[in-house]
Amino acid sequence: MIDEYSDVVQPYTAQAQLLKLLTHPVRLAILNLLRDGEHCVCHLEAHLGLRQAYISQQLMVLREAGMIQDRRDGWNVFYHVTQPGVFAVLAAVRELVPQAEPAMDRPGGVDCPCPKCNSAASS
Amino acid sequence: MIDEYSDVVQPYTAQAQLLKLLTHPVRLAILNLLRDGEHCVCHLEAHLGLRQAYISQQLMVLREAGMIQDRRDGWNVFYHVTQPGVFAVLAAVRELVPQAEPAMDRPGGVDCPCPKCNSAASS
DNA sequence: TTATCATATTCAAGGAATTGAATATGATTG
DNA sequence: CAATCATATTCAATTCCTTGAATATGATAA
Repeated sequence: MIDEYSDVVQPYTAQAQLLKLLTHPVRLAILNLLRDGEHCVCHLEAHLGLRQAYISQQLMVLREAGMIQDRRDGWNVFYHVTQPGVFAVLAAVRELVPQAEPAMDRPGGVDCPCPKCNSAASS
Repeated sequence: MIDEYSDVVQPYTAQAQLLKLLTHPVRLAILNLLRDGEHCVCHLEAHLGLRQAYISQQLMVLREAGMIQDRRDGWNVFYHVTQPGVFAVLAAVRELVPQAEPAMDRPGGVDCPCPKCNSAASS
């Protein structure tokens, strides 16, 4: 991206930066998992079916951009979205893109080891 | 981007593709100029202060993705947005990103040669 | 049919994003 | 403090995006 646009274009660079966070299927899936509140990394790992290190890489992108925050609790690190306005963007995108509803769980069921999933009844 | 994700992530690839159209300041500026209806390329050129060929490149990206359509009228080619749902996305992004209001015109005023600007009174 | 107008395309170089592999960190338990 | 747990980071290779430069196209008017 160019460093200096005209005054008409310049104000959109910040929007473009923000949107770049969302142009990745895994980051979209993560943010949508965080719609119902915070989740630990192992929860995301179990539900997305991806390597832990890879998920951490994507979490790092979102974290360094200030879109999510982490909170440590014992062994686990829980992430939550700090800019809830992003959910409005995601909702508008869902309206726009015809798609099969994303599966909330992996086929065959998810065996999530996280404390949240193993204390009360939850996803 | 990977070709095969898990069933949980896969449905988001289409959304991510759509969003990639929006991760460019010039394309965002173009789409916002098209919020009030169709405009010819020379109009965009005058208002964005960018080379014509460069604007055409960005129009090509949006056109090939089916986000805009062109209509020829004599010398001019007019573009309009074919998926108005994108404006809801743009609105949600505006809510989310603190920014100075984009200038509607370039400083010093715009000298737009397009027929639309030179027939009646308009921007 | 040639000149001119508005717009489109192609190409190539540089830069940025993606992702696998390997490994590091830092809290917790024994 | 050593082992183990969940999570984070670094690095490098590949792929994808951006953008300037040059040029092509296709409609119109003389």
